[in-house]
Amino acid sequence: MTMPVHIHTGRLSTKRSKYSRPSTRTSVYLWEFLFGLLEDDECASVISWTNKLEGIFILKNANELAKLWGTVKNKPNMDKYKLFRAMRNYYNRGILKKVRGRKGGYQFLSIPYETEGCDLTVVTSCEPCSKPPLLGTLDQSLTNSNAIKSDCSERLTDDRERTAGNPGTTADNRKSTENNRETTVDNCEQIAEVSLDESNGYRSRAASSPKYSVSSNSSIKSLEELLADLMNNDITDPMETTKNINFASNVGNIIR
DNA sequence: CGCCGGAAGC
DNA sequence: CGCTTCCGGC
Repeated sequence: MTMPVHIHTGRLSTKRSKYSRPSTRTSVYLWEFLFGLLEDDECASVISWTNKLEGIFILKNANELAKLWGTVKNKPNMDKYKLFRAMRNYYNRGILKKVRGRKGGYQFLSIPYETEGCDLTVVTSCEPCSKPPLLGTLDQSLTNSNAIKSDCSERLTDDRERTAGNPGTTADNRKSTENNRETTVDNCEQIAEVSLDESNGYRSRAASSPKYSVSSNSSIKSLEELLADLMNNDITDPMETTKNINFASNVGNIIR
């Protein structure tokens, strides 16, 4: 099955705002990877939202996830413990937090949304027998040999879920973390698309169209739009819109 | 076992 | 720089 994974990210930039070169990235960030898989129903046995509007998700099959991550990053020794460690690195950057008491539960607090740099499309294609990862700048494609073949998606026995309302849903939970950083709000959008192609005979969607996101450079997006872009969902329910805004209140942050 | 964060390496 | 690797600790 083809597993088109849309990853919507901010544009890239280097951390130094002023003299940044057009940062050319060579691989996908972990948060993009996670986000992309979360947006893909095909990956629901591995990782899925439990509360998408608040960015809460759960790792259902960490071993498989780690294996995939290792493939994407070309780290054959990747395992779930290292993956967890990598995710923990996001805590102090305000990107992720643990949903405590919930096994495998994490929450996206913000997305590193950056202002500078150039458009970049990250194309990941997990095709069974393809070449080593090609890392380029634009239209880069990472190729893997392994894809997700897990079916051992254990149904988790929860969903009676969070009792207390989620704290910090107001606009000021974007506590500027201790380390100072460039807090610029970005207006640009960039879409990285990742296609994970699971098995033979399926064509990677990304292969057909080397589209890169023509980012709407100069348009100022509302937080809702931003989040809609990020989450690739429609905002219909007014209540959900509220939640969107809550989650989105973090989105404009540039972490670091 | 799950999860944490320091430290060093790449 | 963004992890990756290893580890002691809870």
